Amino acid sequence: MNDQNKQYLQIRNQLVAALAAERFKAQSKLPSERELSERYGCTRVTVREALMQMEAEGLIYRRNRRGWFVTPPRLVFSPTRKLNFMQMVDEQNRQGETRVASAEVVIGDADTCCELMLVPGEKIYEIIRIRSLEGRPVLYEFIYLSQSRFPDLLDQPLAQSLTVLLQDHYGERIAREQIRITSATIDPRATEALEVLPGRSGVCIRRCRLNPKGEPVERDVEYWLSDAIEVQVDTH
Amino acid sequence: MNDQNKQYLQIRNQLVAALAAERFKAQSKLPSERELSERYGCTRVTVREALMQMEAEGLIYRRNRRGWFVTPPRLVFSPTRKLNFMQMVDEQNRQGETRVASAEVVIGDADTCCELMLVPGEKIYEIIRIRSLEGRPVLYEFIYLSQSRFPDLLDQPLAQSLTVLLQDHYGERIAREQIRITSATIDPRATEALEVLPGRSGVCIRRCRLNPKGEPVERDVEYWLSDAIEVQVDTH
DNA sequence: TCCAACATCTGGTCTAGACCAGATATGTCA
DNA sequence: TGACATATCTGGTCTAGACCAGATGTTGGA
Repeated sequence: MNDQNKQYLQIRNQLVAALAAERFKAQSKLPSERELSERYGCTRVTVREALMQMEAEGLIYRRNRRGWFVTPPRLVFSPTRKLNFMQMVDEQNRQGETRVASAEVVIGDADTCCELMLVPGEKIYEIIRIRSLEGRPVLYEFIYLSQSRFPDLLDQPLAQSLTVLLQDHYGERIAREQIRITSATIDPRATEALEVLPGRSGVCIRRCRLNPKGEPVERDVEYWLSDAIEVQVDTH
Repeated sequence: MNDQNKQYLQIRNQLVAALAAERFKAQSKLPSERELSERYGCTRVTVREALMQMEAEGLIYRRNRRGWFVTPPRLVFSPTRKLNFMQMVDEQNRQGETRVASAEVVIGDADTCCELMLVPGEKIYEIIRIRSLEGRPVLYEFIYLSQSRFPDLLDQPLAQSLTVLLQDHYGERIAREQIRITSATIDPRATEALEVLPGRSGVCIRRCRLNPKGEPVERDVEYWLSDAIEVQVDTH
């Protein structure tokens, strides 16, 4: 079967053409699946194939039970540059927003304590933040720090740059990071805030941030919508 | 609807349990969709939902029209370390293989010439390699280099490390790299070799490799199966 | 033994419906 | 005006089939 004989690819092509013709703008809503299936004279199954194809291409995204929307440009995320989220966002002329979903003291799990070189079961901060671009939530991050090392951290303004806070308030500087990037399913705790169904895949970035002495200071586990980000790294 | 009431998640859970019970090993084939639908008393559509869920989790993968298979562990890929592919593979006790799919002189496209700082339309080498782990093709890479800078390159052994070749034969050393990582659909030229359907998403890594003077030497565009790789970067 | 023809098995695509649950808009009443 | 109940709209899940095309295995014949 020639690619061009696949109905869902024909529908995809027509929708792409419509998008290119700027009849739709970033974040605008596509017609409903039922409406598209009528328009193209096929079943919803086939329309959904076309939409999921475009989703895989990063052209559109879905908000759970709300509809399909046009994907905005990716944010270029450069962990090697000493820029915080808001600086990156500004530099790329985007509108960013950070919301602290929760901030509390928890018992560290084995992984986190190991990464932070703490004794298993030690108390640590867990800060959960949600970051949005032009109103679209794109990042759900878990931040872990030692409680004893950073007393009263939860009284600080946590929606701002943690790097700056650690430096200015605690005199702790981040010198380098170990970063691991994988494609993975989005953490179940993050799906609702990111408006995706449980089980959908995204980009997982785990960071262990070290001070100049090489001691681990902070552990980050970030779940990004996969169409929202391009990671850029300069090595030397 | 509670998650546990979703039939496809129940099927997923049973299959995961079966995998965990080691009734299946890495790269082994799952029963066919029709057989599973009989076993679980549902339609193929529902079985496919369960399988696609597990695919998103990186537990299984499909080979186009051949069936579903258990995913082997990810390869940890560390672009910052000065290790070539085979060294990484050995270090992780994997069996790697490199095949040169094509190597020829082409007219450089705008992007590539720009990245390599060549005049648009200049002749460049395009080397296409396929890399496999335990027989499973996981990486399709396009390599671009200036023809004039590296005469007779195509007469060299191209399945081996290019870094070593450039250094030993041409005295050109790679000092640093600019790396961009995104989730993207796999290039149509790569889908057949990677045994995936056109339009499926994977991990795209684009690298621009520079010599100590900061001059671009080599451009890589790599398409990885998304379940096959974890990128690890150390910054300072 | 080797290769070509053929049959079978696989996932890929598609129809034509149905019902569900969450999101949203609407309308009513205090 | 503001809060709440309700109707409607959305995508999410599922049935019960069908046919297609590529991958693979089998079978004969040279």
